[in-house]
Amino acid sequence: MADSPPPERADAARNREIILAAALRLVETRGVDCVTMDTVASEAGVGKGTLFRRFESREGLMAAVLNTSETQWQASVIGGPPPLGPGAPPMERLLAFGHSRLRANLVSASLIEAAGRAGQRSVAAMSFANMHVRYLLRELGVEGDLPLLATAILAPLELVVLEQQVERERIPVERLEAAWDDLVRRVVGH
Amino acid sequence: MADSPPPERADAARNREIILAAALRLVETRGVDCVTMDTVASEAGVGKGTLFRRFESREGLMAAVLNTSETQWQASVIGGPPPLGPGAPPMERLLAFGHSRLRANLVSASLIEAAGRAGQRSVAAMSFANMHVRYLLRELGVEGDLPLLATAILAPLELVVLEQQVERERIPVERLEAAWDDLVRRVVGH
DNA sequence: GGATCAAACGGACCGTGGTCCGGTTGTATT
DNA sequence: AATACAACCGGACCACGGTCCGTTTGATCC
Repeated sequence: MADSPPPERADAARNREIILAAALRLVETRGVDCVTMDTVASEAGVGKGTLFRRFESREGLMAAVLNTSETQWQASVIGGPPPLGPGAPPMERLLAFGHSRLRANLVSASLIEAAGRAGQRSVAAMSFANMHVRYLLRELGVEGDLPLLATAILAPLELVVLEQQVERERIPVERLEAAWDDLVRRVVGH
Repeated sequence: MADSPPPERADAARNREIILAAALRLVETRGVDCVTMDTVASEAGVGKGTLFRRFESREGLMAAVLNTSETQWQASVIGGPPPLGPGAPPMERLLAFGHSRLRANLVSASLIEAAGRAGQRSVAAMSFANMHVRYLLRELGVEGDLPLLATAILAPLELVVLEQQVERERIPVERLEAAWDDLVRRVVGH
């Protein structure tokens, strides 16, 4: 491993928090796509350059905002009450997981969209889900290319796919859930 | 049905062709994300406003460019040689379809990305694929919510998913194909 | 062939994401 | 505590997507 990166300076860390808080506040009140970088900068009382140094891009900032709720969700998967959390049989957990992920994606749709590539790829947000599904599949005795099988199961829950179905084709969420359950049962093999 | 929309004026139609040709030329030579709207406008010898009136947005223009190759692909699915085209048994056709779609998505990745929402949703590009898969599934005697099952099968071929796997995780295309075949067999039930 | 009117045209203009660089502030060293 | 250096700060600046509106052009009807 290379030497660890130099620690963040105190003022820098403080500004990160300030900016993040300001961004979150603005997103909640005005809605994601009314939040410009200039707005965030002035709301946080810093220069625009600071925003971009800390968060790389608008997408990066949005990803950081998204990350807070995402972390919360992950916590409830790892340690929350069953059937989402541990304690329930694997199949029940898997189904609960899918439903929860589906709802979560729809709820923070606009934020995910604004986060773009930075949202899904980095921070291993998708990687966590994949790992969890892989674990449950193994638990269920499924054989094969587990990483890719997990990806295949997760793919229909991706926002791009969901939006097409919910917004364009007006399919109710319950039907999406039912169809996903069906998919999972077929893949697992009952 | 409402009265049909007024026909396009001659100069408008001519300009659409000119613009589309210019855009295609520029995309091929310089690469998608070096193509600005101003560039296309001056290359086509028209004003910027004309571009936006014809194609709504940059995404719309890119979608139109993409549409040409997409149409070609659809033709080879409907009427090309087997196993992609008609003549082969349904399962073979389905697998060939998946592989072909996967490759096609990767080939025009940047264009699809540039087309954004306009690319996948409109023009029923995705709708065509869904319809075709639905047809093949029915042919294979699969029962259940066919439209959603088709979507679920198609989802892992979506560009967002593929890019994560190919670029981020360095998974070779052959393995993706094999995994997709596996998925399909599980869903169909051999 | 004019007259008429809707539709298409084009380029000046604006907002926003993103960069850059001179000045400032925090941190390590003696 | 003073010095030195790196990291941080901020706002002027740029490029690009998108809009607007006065002008031109092509279809239609007499």
